[in-house]
Amino acid sequence: MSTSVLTQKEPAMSSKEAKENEVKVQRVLVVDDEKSISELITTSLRFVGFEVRTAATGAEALRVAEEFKPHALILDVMLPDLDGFEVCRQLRADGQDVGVLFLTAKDTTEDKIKGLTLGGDDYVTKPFSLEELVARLRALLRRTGVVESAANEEIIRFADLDLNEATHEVRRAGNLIDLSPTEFILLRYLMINADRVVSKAQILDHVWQYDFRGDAGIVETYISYLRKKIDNTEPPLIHTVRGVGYRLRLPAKN
Amino acid sequence: MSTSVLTQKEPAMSSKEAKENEVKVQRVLVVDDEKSISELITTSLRFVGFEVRTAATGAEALRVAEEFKPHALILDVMLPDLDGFEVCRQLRADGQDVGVLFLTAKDTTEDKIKGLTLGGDDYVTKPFSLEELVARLRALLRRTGVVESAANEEIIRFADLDLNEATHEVRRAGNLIDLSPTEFILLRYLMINADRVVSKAQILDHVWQYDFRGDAGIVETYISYLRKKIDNTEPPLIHTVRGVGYRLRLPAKN
DNA sequence: GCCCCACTTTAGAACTTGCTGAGAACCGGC
DNA sequence: GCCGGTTCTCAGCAAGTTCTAAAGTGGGGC
Repeated sequence: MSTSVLTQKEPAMSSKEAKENEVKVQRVLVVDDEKSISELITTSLRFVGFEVRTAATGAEALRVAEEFKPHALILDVMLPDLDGFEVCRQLRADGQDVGVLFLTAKDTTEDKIKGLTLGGDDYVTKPFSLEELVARLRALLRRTGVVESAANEEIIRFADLDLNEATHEVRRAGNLIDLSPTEFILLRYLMINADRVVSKAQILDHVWQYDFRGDAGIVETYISYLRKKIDNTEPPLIHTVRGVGYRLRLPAKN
Repeated sequence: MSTSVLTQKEPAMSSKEAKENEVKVQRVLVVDDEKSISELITTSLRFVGFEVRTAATGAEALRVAEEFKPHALILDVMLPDLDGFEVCRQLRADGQDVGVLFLTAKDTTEDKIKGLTLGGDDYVTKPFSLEELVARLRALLRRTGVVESAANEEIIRFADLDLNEATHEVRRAGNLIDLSPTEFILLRYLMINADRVVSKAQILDHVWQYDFRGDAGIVETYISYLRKKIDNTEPPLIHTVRGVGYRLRLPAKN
């Protein structure tokens, strides 16, 4: 995975604001026995400003949670020792006030999935895209009310573009626009990184599922779809930076 | 843990309102010896804003009730020591003014249940759906008059849809519509979450009985039934968000 | 001003998701 | 124990989505 200019909410932050944010930094415990997965997640979450610890087994998760006091867990349901549900149950029994985002394989039997959305919890199926994971994690923290901060807004705005996470509505200049799931995630990624250039490789790493083995050309295709849907009115917002990537920006800035 | 995409009445609550609500938080004591059941109920009730304690036996229930002073009990009739009715009787003898929602197995004989509903009590048979349980609990608190708050309204409205919890009547534009029990609970769940997208998994977890081991496809079937019954007139209110879930909304918005 | 190459756009094949009707299984009331 | 309504499964169809590939466009180095 490339380290990157990712998905930071406040790219240009004064140091005072930075300090203010530091106070309410959110702690996430990532529990997965596949090292590549937990590293992928850890790197991304750190980058977007979470404090992260990891555990590879259920027992370790309980031990770490005890002293780390995470606000949320990202928890694989398939663990070598206890399963995810048992970990969750024991934590709650201990009175730990924590939201859980479960990771499940796509073919997990239905009865394993049942009950995963209770109490503000949620689940994401492997393979996931990083943007999707982070968005769901943020939504979960918002719901469980652990922290409320500007970085947790439900509506992302840029220029006359609105993207509402709760209703999945996207509007340009007030007009409702229908986007496919991938288009939606791509647009959110661009909006979160508004004003910066993001490369096709970065987009591929964040918007597409981590096991995608295709060509970066697909990004061009989806940018084209997006332009047709949201950028067919003046002024254009999606700009190509030849040889580098794409950038969302207002033309006024010249 | 506390808030959710779920069944909250005021998803976007200012912190002042939140505090105001805190004052009249309702206390519920859950008494069941099956740990999985009492955890399920506890998680859900906390999430929709109740303060919850649990007990696994009749004796423990009496002890906890003494100092917790719950507004209501959710009480399994089959307990290892005393039975639920006995617990109820002793509480009342102690002068505790508390509504009781009994949990019974489906095959509990009628005469055991008879007379129960005196005094505003009610009962729910296992297995139940969480929406059903919460609705019955709210109705009970409403009747016993312990607290009255906005979250306890008897009639839920959205657009020209009315759903009356007390009479189980549903109207679209004033016309009475006959719904099956499952359809009713599903519609209420959608109305309570009006305007937000709810996933099929969420619907399954909240509307269906907790022991349902089937496929999420059933949700599609019931959405189809509902559309036929309540959404065959303009404008359509139930909208599909492809790849995400369903959403109740007015089209006027754009 | 030419040409290369990055980007854009479109078409369409393969796939996924959701909608609906039909019918089997179940349940409760009489 | 029969009947009507209800729940649930399933399969076929329709529609939407993803992705590849190939043809079109235009920028800018020289």
